[in-house]
Amino acid sequence: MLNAKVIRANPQKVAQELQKRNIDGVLDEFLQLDEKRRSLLGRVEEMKNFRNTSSQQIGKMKKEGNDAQELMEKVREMGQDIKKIDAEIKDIEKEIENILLNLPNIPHESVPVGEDEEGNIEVRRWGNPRKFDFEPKAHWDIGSDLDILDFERAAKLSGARFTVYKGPGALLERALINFFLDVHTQEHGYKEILPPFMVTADCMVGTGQLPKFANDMFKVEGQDMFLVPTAEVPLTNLYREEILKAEDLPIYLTAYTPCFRAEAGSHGRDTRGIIRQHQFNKVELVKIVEPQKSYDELEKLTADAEKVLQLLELPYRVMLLCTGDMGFSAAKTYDLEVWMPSYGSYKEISSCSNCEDFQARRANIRYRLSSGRKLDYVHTLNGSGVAVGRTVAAILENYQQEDGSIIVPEVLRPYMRGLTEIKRSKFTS
RNA sequence: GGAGAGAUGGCCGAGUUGGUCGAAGGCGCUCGACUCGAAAUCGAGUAGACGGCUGAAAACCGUCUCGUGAGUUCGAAUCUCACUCUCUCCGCCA
Repeated sequence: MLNAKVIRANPQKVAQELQKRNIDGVLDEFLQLDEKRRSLLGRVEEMKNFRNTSSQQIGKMKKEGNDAQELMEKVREMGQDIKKIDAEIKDIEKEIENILLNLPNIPHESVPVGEDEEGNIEVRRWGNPRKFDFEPKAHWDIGSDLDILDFERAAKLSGARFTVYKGPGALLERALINFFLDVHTQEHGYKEILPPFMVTADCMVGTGQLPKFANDMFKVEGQDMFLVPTAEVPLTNLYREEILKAEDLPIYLTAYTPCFRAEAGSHGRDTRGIIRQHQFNKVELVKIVEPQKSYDELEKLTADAEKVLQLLELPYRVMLLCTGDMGFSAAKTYDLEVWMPSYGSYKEISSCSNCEDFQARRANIRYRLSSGRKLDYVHTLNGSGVAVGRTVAAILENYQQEDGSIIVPEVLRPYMRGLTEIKRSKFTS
């Protein structure tokens, strides 16, 4: 959420920034409502002031045995008017909030302006795509042939965009989860959290999924709850409505959760394989930090996510997203894209963002500055560390052999009972 | 699911015959004194949001906030109702 005072103080500047994100016009409505609110507020506060002083006076008069009937009558009448104006103000505030909650974050100055992913900038590459001396297969064919991914039966259970993992496939997924968590907790200093997989609407507002993106999520029927679309939601909202101590910052959190996404509006995209699913696993990284450090922290967080790809020896590149391709809450985002031989291109596997105080305002997460005792909003960051399903896809494709088997990346072997290779077998488990 | 207790400032915790209560006291924190320095001790200060004033801020003034929402009243932390959450006991259950 943007700071209303900032919008009021320099509306043209804010409008200019929002234009980079293809948002136009809404600010005029905001300014109008804001003006109206303040004028009504001034009026009603004056009336309340009169009521307060009068009430005290009445108390005094009664104590002294004087008749306060006339004044009481007057204040009672005024009370009716106050009630009316208060209601009017409340309506206006609701409208204002509605506008503010639907405005995206303002991009950081280092973010390139652009319409869509064409405007993204490649920052760096790591690793070299392998040269195959045979025609590499797509991961869905590899998975089906090895009988470790079962798309048909998944459809029977749950419909499209679900996958059943079997035998070594299930083991691989589980190994990756443990591997990622171990790296981030043991080497990068994150605290492991196992949060609920369902959260309230308030949490969704806090991190920016609501009110605008209700269609992207699964709502629990008859309840004010949603299935988490990412662990970013429960992790960031852990500290909702709290005042943190400066000495407690920075907070580094990591969590494994399944992620549930409706994928409305992505019909026809990535229909095959496990790239785009209604349910997928992810290990997430979240940081809660002091404002002046958040951009250093973003670089570190991105490096932490990159590390697991390096350890898996999967080639990737880092993209700086342009204004048109960034998520709603982000001020700056790096995407990690892993090399996918069957696509002949890089595919997003992680997204690392600095949301600055955008989520902190919505979720009301503040901290007390060590110098002085003023409060300020924290900055929040999040990043995939990384998407597990897409990592499986990348491993299958990058580590495939001509005979259809898969070499298990070395770092994963301890997590897979020493398994070095995945072959087709009735009996593998 | 049944019965009971509770929700107050960064934390703990007083405050229910309604009227200087935004709130005693303690802890913590900040500043100062003492000290070579620290601890201990002593003194002072210390809720937030919104709005006015201001270029901005501070100071100052006002409004609101004692779980949330509504109500009674000239006036509510204190009374009424609904809801949410926490705790204890009973039942059921992985």
